[in-house]
Amino acid sequence: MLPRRQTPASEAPGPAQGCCLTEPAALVTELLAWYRRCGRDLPWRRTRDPYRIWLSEIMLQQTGVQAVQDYYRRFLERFPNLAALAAASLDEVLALWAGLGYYSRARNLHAAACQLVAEQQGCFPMEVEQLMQLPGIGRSTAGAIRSIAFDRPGPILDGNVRRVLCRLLALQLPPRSPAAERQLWHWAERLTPTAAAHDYAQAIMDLGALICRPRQPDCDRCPLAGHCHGRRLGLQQQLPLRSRRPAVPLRLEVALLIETPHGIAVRQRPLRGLLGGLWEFPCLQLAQEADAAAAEIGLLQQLQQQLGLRDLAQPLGQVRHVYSHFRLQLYAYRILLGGTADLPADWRWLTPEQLSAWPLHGSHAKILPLLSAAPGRALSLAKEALCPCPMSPC
DNA sequence: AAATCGGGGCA
DNA sequence: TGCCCAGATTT
Repeated sequence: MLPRRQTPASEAPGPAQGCCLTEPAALVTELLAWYRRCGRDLPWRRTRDPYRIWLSEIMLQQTGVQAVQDYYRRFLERFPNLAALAAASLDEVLALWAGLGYYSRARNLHAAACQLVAEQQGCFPMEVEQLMQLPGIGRSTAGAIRSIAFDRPGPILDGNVRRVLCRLLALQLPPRSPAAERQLWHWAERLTPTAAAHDYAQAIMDLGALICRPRQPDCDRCPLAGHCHGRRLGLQQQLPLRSRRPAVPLRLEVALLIETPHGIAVRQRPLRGLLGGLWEFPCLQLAQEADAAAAEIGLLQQLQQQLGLRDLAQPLGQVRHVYSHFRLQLYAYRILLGGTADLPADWRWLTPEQLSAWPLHGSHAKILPLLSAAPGRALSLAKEALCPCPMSPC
């Protein structure tokens, strides 16, 4: 066993690596005092139920507090506890997640619930390492659950903490670089107190959300202003360092609304990958950037040929949608059929009314208003012509 | 280490 | 428009 070496002077943090926090205990005390005066009252703070804490943490991954609240309420209404979630079908879970984004979260949530019921008698583990064994729970979320649900110290490094620490330390490194990551986790652990872990976790995140905001940090009201090297150096507006993101490519797609007396055809996407498990109209996309006008007709013809539909398709309009790593331009068409078409058996035929409550993904949901605005059959679909059991083929 | 994975809010 | 959000997983 080698003797534990001390950090040589050459590895001591230089200016780019950030400054040290010399009084972490005092810093935490002042932060906690501020939190008890100014902390937010949020739905998931009115419980210590690990199930509810867990659900909130997963929903809040890369998703704002505002967007989460309604989903959180609806989800708990339907699945009030772990057993209810584990007993549900993935389809039902996805339906409650539709519109929230990052659908692997819903799949992992359901899988983790089943795993806990099957292997842990439905009890959440308290240790970070065991929490991280569950799908969808990484290092930061594990720390958050341990802190908030169990009031035991669990370090967190989410977007809020990352920003707060970059400024406190005056860390002049790309915040996602390995060097920065090491520093940030080091201080995240160092600052997490043994006592008051629950309050500290909420406090550091509230500080990031209310005071140490992405833009216009409110240093005048910051309880940690006296500890902040970023502010001392006048760098609080510049930190954390921003990295230029490459321009996202444009993707072209054509969707076809096939209308029969039974309704409009939709299909489910594969469970893995983009928008996994959500539903959509039959569509075809160009893999790469291309000339929009020329590609539109080509894609439509290709799609109709694949489906064996030779009737004339009418344009419904176009939709734009932005994803994290590409933009989508979507051309919507409709085809009116008198009878049924010979299409895959796992497709379903839904009325416009049913579609509005169906887990369509975002870009295709944007087509529905175009349909309402267009003249023709869809909205005047005769009720008596409808299949009494639209979920199954008639 | 880099790419993948959504959608909404904001200046 | 570009950036941000209570990040994790896959390659």
